This record gives sequence, structure tokens and C-alpha cells, in this order.
Amino acid sequence: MSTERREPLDRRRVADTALRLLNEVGLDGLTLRAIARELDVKAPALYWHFKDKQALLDEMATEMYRRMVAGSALDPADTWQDRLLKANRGLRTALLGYRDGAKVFSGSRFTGIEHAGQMEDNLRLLTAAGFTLAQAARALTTAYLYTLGFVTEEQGVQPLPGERREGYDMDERARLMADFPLSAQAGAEIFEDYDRHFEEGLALVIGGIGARYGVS
Amino acid sequence: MSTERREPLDRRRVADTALRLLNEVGLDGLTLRAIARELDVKAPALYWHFKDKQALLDEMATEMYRRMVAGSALDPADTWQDRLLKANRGLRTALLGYRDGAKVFSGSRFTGIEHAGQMEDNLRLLTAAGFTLAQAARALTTAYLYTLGFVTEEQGVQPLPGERREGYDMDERARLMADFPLSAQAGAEIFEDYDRHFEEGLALVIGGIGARYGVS
DNA sequence: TTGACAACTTAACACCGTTAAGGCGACTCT
DNA sequence: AGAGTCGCCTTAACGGTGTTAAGTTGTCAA
Repeated sequence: MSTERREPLDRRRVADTALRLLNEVGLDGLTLRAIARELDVKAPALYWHFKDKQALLDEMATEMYRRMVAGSALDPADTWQDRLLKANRGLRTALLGYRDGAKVFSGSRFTGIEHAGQMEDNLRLLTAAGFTLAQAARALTTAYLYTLGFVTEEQGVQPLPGERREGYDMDERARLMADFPLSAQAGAEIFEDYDRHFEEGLALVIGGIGARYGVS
Repeated sequence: MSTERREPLDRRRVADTALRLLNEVGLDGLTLRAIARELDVKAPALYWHFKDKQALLDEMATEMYRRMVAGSALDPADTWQDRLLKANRGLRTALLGYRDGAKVFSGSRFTGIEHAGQMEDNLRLLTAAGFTLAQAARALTTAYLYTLGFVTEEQGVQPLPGERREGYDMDERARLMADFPLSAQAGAEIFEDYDRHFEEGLALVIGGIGARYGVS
């Protein structure tokens, strides 16, 4: 008989396990019972640490963000363009690291205020570069929302890098689109090479920020 | 005894009712049983018309798009900027018309190819204005993804225009953010006046498109 | 030794999406 | 006119879900 007693859970460990499980089973398969099983515990035990499932998802999103920030130290010498590029590339990479990452992320709220550190840093850099605070906020959120929208759509087609969801057969699509030649041709390109397309869109946004706010 | 026989359902009628119900109960409350009750039918009856719940959600998204297109005739004399503005304002308005509209929309796929008409029209206008097809596609999608990301976040805070979700107390937020003065000040602005902020971000994107692709 | 408290388990509830089987009115074919 | 087919729906049920209530167990303090 193993008299070893598991040391008690805490929110971080639960969120960590849930994130690992998320990649195996996806958001739909991420049930409290499955998470509990993985932690060698029964489902109601999770309610000791979280008031409901959404609170657990919130903690998962927060942990995703923590790891993203930890994974990339910011260079104070960055230009504002560099910073926007790095921050949003980093965000996309972080989200792509988990199946349904964008959905989990955008459906949740952070549990603390740790994220404000990065935000503050970015706002400081942009205002120092000549933006007003309102402009800086608008610039950061616009790029952020673009990235979130992009990855959400991307993961709708490609749950994890390499996999591809059904119903996206390009040949059949082309046949149906016979009456819409431009759309057909554009679509064939749109659903591939997400990396390049993301970069291109991000460049559009960043270029627009510089142009409209007269900062370069 | 009422011997009146309901006339049979069809996909459109089901989607229509489901959309109406969505505004009352939200996506979480939108169960097949509730939809069926509204249609004076039992839940399994819906499986005659849809292979599963996702197919119904797809039809709802398609119906949302149909109404959006129907609600705003496009002016062939639009400049490409006008078109991008109108299309994305229209999309946002359409999504805001339903509780959790952005989530339903971005989690679903269109059931037909009706949407290709509008797409084709937009691509034609942009290429005629001097964009290459690839540029036109990138421009349209980037703006589209921004709008989708924006409304998703917006509806996370404000499910329906006028309402406001709990946990967004601005005073408490300011107190917690005492150590992050820029974030505190920016945040106070970010969570209000979504209309203006949407316009501002959209202008950034459109400005970026013009600048980067050298079309004006 | 007692009592409090943190961290769990067991049992149950209401509800969910979905499937299988069957009923029933309307239409067609002979 | 009767039999058979088919579209559209119902009844019943299944396994699974998030969640709650109540009870258990080990640990540590008074």
C-alpha cells in the first residue's frame, strides 16, 4: 500500500495540468472530470480551488500569459515598431502553443494584475517615442485585437500546427467558387501560409499606426 | 381541439428562432431543448434538419451574414476606403445585434457560398483601385480580423449594447493598478466608448493598407 | 485531548447533445 | 379504394456534463 500522500493541489498546478491536457483533447474534451483524473483526484475537489470552471479557464489564460512573458525578455532599446512586432509575434506563438489557445484566451480574464507590468512597459515605450497615451493605448490594442482575431481564425482551420480540420478541401472549394474567380483565387492563398499572412497583416497595422500618428 | 397543423420547419425558420432566442438567453443558454420549445417541437426533431448542433450554429452564422448583406446595399462608386469602412462597420453592427454574436460567428462556417458574392465584389473594387489580388485579399482579411477581434472583446465586456458584464468595476480596477499609472489611465479609457475606439482602430488599419500598398 | 480547519471523497441533481425506434398524416401507385 | 412509401416528428433512453451538499480524513494548535 502506498502511504505516500500527494501534496495538496494549488491553482497553478491545476492550470498547468489542464493546459497540458488541453493539447491532447481540445477545449471540448477538457472536462473537469478529465482534469481531475489527470491530477489523481475527483472532480469536485477542483471546487476547493476554483469557484467554477470559468475561474479555472481564467487561471489557464493567466498562466499562458505568464509563460509568454517569461519566454521573451523585452529589450528596452526596441523601437516602438520592434516592440509591437515582438509582442504580437510572441502572442501568436503563445496562442498557437495550445489547441484552441485563442478561444481559451479571449474567453477568459486574467486573475491578477501581473499582466499590467508588460502593459505599463509598452505604454512607457510608446509614449517615450512620441505617442500620446491615448494613441499608445489605441496602437497596442488594435494590434492586439488583430492578432487575436487572426489566431482565432487560424486555429479554426488548423487546430495545432501541422494538423488540419476537416471541411477545408481546397479542390472542392475551387469547384464551388467557379462563379467567383477572384474569391476562388484569393481563397486558395488565404488558407495557406499563415505565417506570412500574419506578418503581412501585422505590418499593415503597424504601418498604419506610424502613418496616422505621425511617429516613425 | 386545435386541429391546425403547424407547417413543417425548415433550416431558415429554425435558425431565425434560434437567433431570436440567442438574444434572450445567450450562447450558454441556447440549448436544443430551448430552441425546440420555442418552435413548439421536441428537441430530436431538430436532427431532421441539422446533423448536429454545430450545423445549426453554422446556419445561424450564415443567416446573420445574409441579414448583414441585405441591410446595406453596396455603392459601386465607393472608394476602396469607403468600402472597407462600410463593410467593417456593417459587420460590427451586425455582430452587436446578437448577444455573443462574435463568438457564434467566428466559431462557425457558412453553409453555402452566398457570401462569396460580397467577397467577389470587394475584391473587384480593390483590384480595380490598383491593388494586386493578393494585396486586396490581405487588406480585406486584415480589416475583417481586426473587426472580429474587436467585437469579440467588446462583447466580453458588454454582452448587449447597454448591458455590462460583472467584474468590470472601474474604481476597483484603478485601485489595483496604483503601481501602473499609465495602464490605469489607459484602461479607464479603453473600457468605454467602444464606438470611437473601433473607428480609430479601423482608421489605423485602413491607413496602413494605403501606406504600405501605395494606393490612395 | 479536543477542536478547528484545509483538502478532499461520495453521492446525487438537473440538464445537456445525441441516437434508436416508432408513429402518423399525406401522397402515390395499382 | 387499399397498400405502400416517405417526410417529419415523438417517445424513451443513454452517457456525459458542471455543480452542490454532506461527510471523511489528516494535520496542527490550544
